[in-house]
Amino acid sequence: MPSAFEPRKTPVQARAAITVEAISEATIQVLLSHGAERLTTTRVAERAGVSVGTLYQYYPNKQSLLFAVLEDHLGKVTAAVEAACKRARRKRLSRMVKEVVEAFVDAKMERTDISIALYQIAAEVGGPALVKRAAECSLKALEAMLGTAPNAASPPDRFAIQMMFAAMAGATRSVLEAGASPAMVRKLREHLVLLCQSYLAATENSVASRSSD
Amino acid sequence: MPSAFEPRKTPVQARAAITVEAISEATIQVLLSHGAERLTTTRVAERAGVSVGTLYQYYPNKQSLLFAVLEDHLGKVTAAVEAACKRARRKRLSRMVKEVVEAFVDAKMERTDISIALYQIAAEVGGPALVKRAAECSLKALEAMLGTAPNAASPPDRFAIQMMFAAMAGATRSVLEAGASPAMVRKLREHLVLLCQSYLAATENSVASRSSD
Amino acid sequence: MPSAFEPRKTPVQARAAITVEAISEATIQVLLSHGAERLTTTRVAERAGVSVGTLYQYYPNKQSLLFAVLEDHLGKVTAAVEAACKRARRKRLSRMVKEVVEAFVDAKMERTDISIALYQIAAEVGGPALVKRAAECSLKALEAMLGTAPNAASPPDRFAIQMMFAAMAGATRSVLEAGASPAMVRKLREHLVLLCQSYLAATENSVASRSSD
Amino acid sequence: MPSAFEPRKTPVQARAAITVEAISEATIQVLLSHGAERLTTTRVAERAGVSVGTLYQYYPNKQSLLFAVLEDHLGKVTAAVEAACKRARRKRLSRMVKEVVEAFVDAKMERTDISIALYQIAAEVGGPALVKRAAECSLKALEAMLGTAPNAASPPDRFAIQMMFAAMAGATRSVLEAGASPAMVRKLREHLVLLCQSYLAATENSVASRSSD
DNA sequence: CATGAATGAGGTTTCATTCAT
DNA sequence: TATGAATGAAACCTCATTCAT
Repeated sequence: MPSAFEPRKTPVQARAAITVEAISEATIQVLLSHGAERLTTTRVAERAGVSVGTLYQYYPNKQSLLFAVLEDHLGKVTAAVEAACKRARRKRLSRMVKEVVEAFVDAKMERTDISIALYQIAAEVGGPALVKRAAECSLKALEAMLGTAPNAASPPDRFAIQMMFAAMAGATRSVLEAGASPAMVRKLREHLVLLCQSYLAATENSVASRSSD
Repeated sequence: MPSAFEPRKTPVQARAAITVEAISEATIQVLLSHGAERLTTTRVAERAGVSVGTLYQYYPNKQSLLFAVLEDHLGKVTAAVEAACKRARRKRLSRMVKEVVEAFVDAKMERTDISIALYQIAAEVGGPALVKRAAECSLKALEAMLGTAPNAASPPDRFAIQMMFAAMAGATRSVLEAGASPAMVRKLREHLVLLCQSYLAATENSVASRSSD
Repeated sequence: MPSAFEPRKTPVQARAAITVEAISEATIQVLLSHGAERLTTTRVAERAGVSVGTLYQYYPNKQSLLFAVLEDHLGKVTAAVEAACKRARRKRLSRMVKEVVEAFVDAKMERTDISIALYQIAAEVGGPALVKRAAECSLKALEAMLGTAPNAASPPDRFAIQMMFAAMAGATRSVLEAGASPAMVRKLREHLVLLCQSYLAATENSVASRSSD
Repeated sequence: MPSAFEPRKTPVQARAAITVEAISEATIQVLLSHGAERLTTTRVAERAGVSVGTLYQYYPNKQSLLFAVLEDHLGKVTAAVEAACKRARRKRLSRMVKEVVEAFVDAKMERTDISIALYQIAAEVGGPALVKRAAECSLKALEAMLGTAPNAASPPDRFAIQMMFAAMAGATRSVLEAGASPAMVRKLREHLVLLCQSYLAATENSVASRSSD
């Protein structure tokens, strides 16, 4: 089922792959330098060193271009989380959390420019849906992993995992938008691990509904 | 200091005030029904029941309209947090956190439609800067409050507070974008309190840099 | 016969006269500071210290305002020329020319800002017609005066007078647009007298159609 | 030096050149039929038989279009004057004047419609500056030429040349705006030659500051 | 009478997309 | 297949003019 938002042709030739990559990269650059509002297909093509016509050979319309870039990034981050989840199965809870959090942060920080640029697309129409779908995958992987924790009285419930993931995303975004200096990224990794660990531990002990005070 | 993004005239007459309010409200509605990409000044004016010209009597351009709405919302949330911080001074740490978190969530949930609509604006050019400025205020209030905690060995450092606030924002956003049913909002309040409490407690005990495992 | 371009009400009261004067003056100022393209009735009213509504009490539309200002200026210059022509009747030709030219230059230079500002209006639709009508009057006065010259073999023909007047206007404009410093104005007066005198003398001797070379 | 008012792209293909020419010509036509006030880019494009978008591919904005047309015309006239000045070097003064004046008038009259249309643009903001720059060139050429006159006691000073040129422009304009019938143009050529010749002769003899009477 | 908020037609400019070369 | 000129709908914004207060 060919959707209106999927790339038009799978680049079988090497040259095509290079072109697509250039366009993709150019999209990020234009997003950063001009903002989503002023991103135009012509500008992207120009920056990529190709003509608009060529751009339209690979993407049927502007939306598909934006979504492709966003999906690519989300896919990479999700894959990193899933891989970490797989690797960390059956380890101790705190270890699990540490490895996944670090995998997430590292994936996000590998190309800070991309991460920052895409916040703009993520907020546009259709963006939240894509993000949600990606999050769903990470969530599923997290849930599966946490179910294998040996020392857990009972695995954290779905809502707690969502909370944790949202906190991870929120904290990472905050650091990203503040500039993401190496020092801050280091602190983020450490603090985020701590935050998630302590939160999961807390939800285990207390049924959250009995929040004293 | 009259900037290019500030409202053009302060409505002195009663009718004008109504008009401005209608435009502001219409902006939210259009944002929700059409998305930021397809929000046009004409559409906003139409929805508000006035002519475009009238809109431009109060806002010098589209950006200023969007920013005004965003700033209004951020201002309200910030004010709620600041008030809660003031009220909770000298209470126990866990109590402080609970009150502030609940104030934040309540402020965000008072008009879920506005909160959701504005995520789109917050991501556009200039939006992050506005959000950052508002966050700075909340952060300062939080810091001041936490410094008055009686049973704290030492108040949490700035970075930890930033982490906590970012987690609050991220978790709230996640729930908002998932629909924000009353049940979910209730769980959010409880879990977020727990998350923040446990995190702050954890940072107090362990110097984060010594995260074992 | 009330035309669409004439002032709406003759200011009988003193206050009204002041208002009209203020609007008239403001028009010049806006013309100079913003240009004809960006002259708006609101801006003129603002500058004049009255409301747009008031402006429309005295002028039925923007055109009438512009034309009134232009006509006022043209009228003054024309009157100055006519008066000079009357005064110089029966004097020697060179004397006639000198007095008229100086009267013209002086009238134009009395308010250089007005003269400069109005070149913009004079070029707009309808402007040339007004200018032409005013020129016609000056031309008639010049012709009448020159007919009384005692020592002239035969009075200069109509075309020569037109040429002379056009040269006067052109030279004056050139100096005006170059800044019209007092020194330049002085030189203009002298040279323009010379130019007109020598031209008329030349047309008298040679029938222009026999221009040798 | 790429300014905001320079053409966007130089047409390399033959068709593009035709398009640019059509737009340029349409500008004149609209200027004549509607006036500068009511000249709109849409109307120009329509008249040129292209879409607005095409117009904006060659001119970044309305001003640049207007200025381009004006500069083109001024350039042609200036070139004609400069060429005449070069040709007339070392001839007798009266001959010089005759040739230059006729070259100027002929250049202006080659396309009377263009000359008339552009008076409107010349008066707008920025127009006078363009005109002045062009005049400067003609003036320089005139000065250089007059310096080579064999029979001149001393070459006319700069101000006199300015006066003469301004008179030429003024007289020509006057005829142009009066309809510029062939008969009138013929008379203009003859009278203007006479006027300039007699003026220059007069400045040579009398130091203007001693204008008796 | 004076005011100035409201109007909305219309102007300028952009930009996604197509298609002849 | 790649190009980039052309398109024209649609966005933003202005401003002459009116009219309720």
